[in-house]
Amino acid sequence: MVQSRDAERTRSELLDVATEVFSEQGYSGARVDEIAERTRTTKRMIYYYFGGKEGLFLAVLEAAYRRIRDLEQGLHAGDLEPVDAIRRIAELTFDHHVDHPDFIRLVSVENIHRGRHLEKVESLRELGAPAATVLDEVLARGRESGELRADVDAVDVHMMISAYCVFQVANSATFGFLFGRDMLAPDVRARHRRILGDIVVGWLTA
Amino acid sequence: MVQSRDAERTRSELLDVATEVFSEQGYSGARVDEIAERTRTTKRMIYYYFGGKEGLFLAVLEAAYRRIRDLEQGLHAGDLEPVDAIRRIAELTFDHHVDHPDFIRLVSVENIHRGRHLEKVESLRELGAPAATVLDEVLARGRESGELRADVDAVDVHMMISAYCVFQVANSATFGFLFGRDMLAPDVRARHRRILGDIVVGWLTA
DNA sequence: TCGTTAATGTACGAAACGGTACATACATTG
DNA sequence: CAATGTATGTACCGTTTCGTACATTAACGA
Repeated sequence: MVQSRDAERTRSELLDVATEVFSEQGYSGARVDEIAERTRTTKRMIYYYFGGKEGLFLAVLEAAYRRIRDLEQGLHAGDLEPVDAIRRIAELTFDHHVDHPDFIRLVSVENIHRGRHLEKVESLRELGAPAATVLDEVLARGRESGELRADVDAVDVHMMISAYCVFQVANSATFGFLFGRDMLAPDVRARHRRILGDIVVGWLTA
Repeated sequence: MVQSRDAERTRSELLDVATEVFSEQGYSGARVDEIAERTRTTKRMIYYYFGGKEGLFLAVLEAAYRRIRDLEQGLHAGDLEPVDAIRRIAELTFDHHVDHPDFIRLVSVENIHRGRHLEKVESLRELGAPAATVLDEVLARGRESGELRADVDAVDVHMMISAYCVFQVANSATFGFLFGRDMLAPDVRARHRRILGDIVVGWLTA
């Protein structure tokens, strides 16, 4: 082996490749040997750093959620009018989802297993907060000014936006197959992005 | 063995159990031996009737999609005013999804594998049509009367409704975990059902 | 009734797969 | 520079898992 040692690089390379493989093949479908082969290190290191296949998956989940949390926190819409802010949040969320398909697919995998792994990662307990608080503030302003309806809360809105965005990525294969619509095509994406904005604004200003 | 032979019963029992197991464990996670053990027959029969694990999964997919297609066809909203019809369709779709979680989970599994299996089932080529045509008719009527906006098509609307409904089932574990909302609780379900109607109507009448 | 075929059960094999024992090389610190 | 712990590589083991060879039983028509 020519290159020198670098624990951090080994660790993160395993994490990156594992993210790919798990999101492509599911938890059971992913092969420890395949993950190892796709890196510049060996299977031995998976057990050294993560304890085993499940430990690796937990680490992958944690890293992925942490990445999305950081991005959500950078989402500032405080200086926009409520209606514009809502559309902005929806569109940014949309972009974020379609740009990180691996994460979405990973969440799908975890849901198949009914969130069994997620529960084991203590550090992910209150990770939902950021996305909700931003929306909460905008909704409160809109409610006061009378521009936005008052009978929905931040979680309702976030769920609707998430549902639409997640669907784009997570169900593109079957939906595309059944309705002959390629959801990854740029023009289709742009159209869906605009539609999402219309939906959320139309709903909340009704 | 006391009971007499019954090919059809054996076949359909395998199919039912396989539907459960595949939707609970994913394709790779599902064990042929477990599926067999949960039935009154043996593993041998899986190979006799379906050729193998993949053949069984294909049969499960086909049966599940066929079931949903039949239910969609029974969805008649021709005698309602466009706006009411839209809300009706949304609510019925919602009920249908939450009542058939196995199917939704199966679709998730298939999407993880990028629709690789679905493509092999010739008989599922044009299965999307029914859902779209019903919506198409309602949208056309609403467009003429000026009650519904004209810049969206049936697939757009169907996708939005599907996204929201699928999310309820497919992502209840992770979303529930992150936001402490039990999406399976009856009162929450009723609330989300109403919200979906509000969203679609608000959007299309904007 | 008897033979033929569809249906089913049993036992086993081969490969895949997760995991580990053991050896070793690098780096850091005293 | 010695020494000690961190990091890495190789070879292997035990089990699981899909699949199959072979035997057998029920049904049904000639």
